[in-house]
Amino acid sequence: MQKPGSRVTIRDVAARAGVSVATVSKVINQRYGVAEDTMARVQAVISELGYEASLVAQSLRNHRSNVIGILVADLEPFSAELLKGAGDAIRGTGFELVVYSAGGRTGDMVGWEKRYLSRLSGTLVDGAVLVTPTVVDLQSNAPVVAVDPHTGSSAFPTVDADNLRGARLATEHLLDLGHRRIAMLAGRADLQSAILRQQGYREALAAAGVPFLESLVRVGGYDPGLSALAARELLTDPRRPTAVFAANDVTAIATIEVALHLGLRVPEDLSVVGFDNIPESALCVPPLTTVNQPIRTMGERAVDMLIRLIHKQPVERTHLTLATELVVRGSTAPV
Amino acid sequence: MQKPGSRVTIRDVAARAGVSVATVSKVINQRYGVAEDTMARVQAVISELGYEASLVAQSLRNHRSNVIGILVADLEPFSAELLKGAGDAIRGTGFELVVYSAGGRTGDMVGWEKRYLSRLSGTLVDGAVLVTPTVVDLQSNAPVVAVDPHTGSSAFPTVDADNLRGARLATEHLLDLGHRRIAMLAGRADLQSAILRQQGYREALAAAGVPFLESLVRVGGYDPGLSALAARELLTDPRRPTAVFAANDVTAIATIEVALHLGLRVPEDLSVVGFDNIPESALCVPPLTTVNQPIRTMGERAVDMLIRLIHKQPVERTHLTLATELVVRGSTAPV
DNA sequence: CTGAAAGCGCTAACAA
DNA sequence: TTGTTAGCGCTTTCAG
Repeated sequence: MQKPGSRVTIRDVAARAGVSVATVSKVINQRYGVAEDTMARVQAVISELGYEASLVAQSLRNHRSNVIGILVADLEPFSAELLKGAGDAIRGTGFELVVYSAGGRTGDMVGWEKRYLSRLSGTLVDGAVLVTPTVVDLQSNAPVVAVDPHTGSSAFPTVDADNLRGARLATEHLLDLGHRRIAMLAGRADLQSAILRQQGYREALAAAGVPFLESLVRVGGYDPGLSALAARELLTDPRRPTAVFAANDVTAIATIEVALHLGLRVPEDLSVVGFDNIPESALCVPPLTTVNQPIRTMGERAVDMLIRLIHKQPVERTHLTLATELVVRGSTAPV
Repeated sequence: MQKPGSRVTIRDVAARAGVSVATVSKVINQRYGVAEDTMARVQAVISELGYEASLVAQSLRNHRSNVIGILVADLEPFSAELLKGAGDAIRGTGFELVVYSAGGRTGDMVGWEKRYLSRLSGTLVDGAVLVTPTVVDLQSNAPVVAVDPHTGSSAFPTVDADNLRGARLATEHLLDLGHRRIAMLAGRADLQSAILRQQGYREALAAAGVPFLESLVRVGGYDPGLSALAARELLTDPRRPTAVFAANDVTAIATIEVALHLGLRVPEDLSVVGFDNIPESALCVPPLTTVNQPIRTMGERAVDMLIRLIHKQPVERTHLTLATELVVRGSTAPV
């Protein structure tokens, strides 16, 4: 047996099988040039000892790990949903998946993507998906795909959703229902997606000839807490809006909560539209009318694209924008 | 410059700074015995080239990576919440966090924990947290902590919540409100937590002298889809229950949805209690009465414990069961 | 068909 | 103060 407390290495297997480490390696990697019975003997020892090759040693040696990294700032509904899509895409590809989370410390820790990418790419991961990265100028040796990046024109390939159109659809839906005082609970100013969602809102208002009122826009920063405060301001105003378009579902749900606390009925007294279509939006009561962003598909596409890049296969479009669509549920009604 | 396309290595830095790789290593690791100006020069080159040490090479060499692995079967609200707690616990410890997801393929891929653990422990990660593992007999060289394991008596340290007491509290709450026909939407039979939650339900009924009726128990398997079907069965029965205790929040929310679709008001016509207290349960309308399981804290404690084990510090209790408590919200009312 | 040797990027003795 | 050397676990020529 090997020294207790240390892992089983290829040498332990070699010693026990009475062969060289090179032979064991050949068996593991199914190389030709190994006798039938040697093969069988080594296989037996491998399962006896429960040996698995060290991912680290393999990738150091091979410069290829068959592992894809997903780098996220935090684990919230959006990124969790995206990860499910990434998991879907990875199946059957021979790649494995690791997630690195900056642990929500995006504030104090700007450039976490850069650091992680440097430490991992080329060795542990063959490529990485960056989710809502804050930095854009990182030059990486390994392929990188960004999902929902912070600026519009990213150097590397990106996957996002049609935020502009989605926001327009949401606002038009409210207009169609007869609403004219439509408030917007905006997202984070540093995010491309938030800017486009607000632009779509304005465009839809303009197209309908409804004046844009600065006083009906509040910043919720994609954050439920902030948004609850902002929503309270909006809804306690004597000239309160009859509808709210929230920049994402989490803040839309927070808005509904506030409305109910204030004694307003949703959708009778207030219509609310969200954005994202996270699972929580459907479970919510009333179910949230929202803009579907195919989050899971975005995760899938990002991983698909990354794998093509890793294999140096051509990628049809390097900036992929997926369609958004309105999902009408129970949180909106005619004015 | 180094060969384009390959990562910046310690040798590139050494060459450019005109020193040996050993000196660069000393600078990186803040070892003594490096002249002021040499240090400065090397530092300058490091930032110029944007060099970061390869995690893989470091951990292969050191047998210490300062990385903790969290192995999850899938990414759903429970594991996502747990990850947040793990992220909380990791901050300031000098450890980094990687998550390996089996991608929800727990069915076809029994023993994923074993494989991942073997490939990673001893090299890439210094220890791992296994979330709801399906295998119990894995012998690992590196420290392992299991969260909410599938069987009761796990060989390695565990963190879970007091499922028995939580279920009793939930059921007693319904009994106190005067309910007598209390249904149970049970979880997965292979999970220790599910078994205990059902046991708590039965104990509470027995203590109150309310007969246990097999017909009021349905298996929801912790799954919203299955649970919706089961809930429909229960609620369309002429002798339908006046209250439902669901084995977790996701299925409780599904139950509320079904009830509303059937024209039942919650809580006026039907009281519903969940389990877990995931964020969605508070956002839900009406807000869900549930049993708080300190998921985030469980993640924290598991990581804390793991770090102590890695440091070979004594661990006070190796089987930690955290307290559960009833959180009364709006989904329950007197019969 | 099998093994010895080199080397992936890095660190820790030990020499110089 | 610095560089040389060995080796972590593995794969891959290249001899035997």
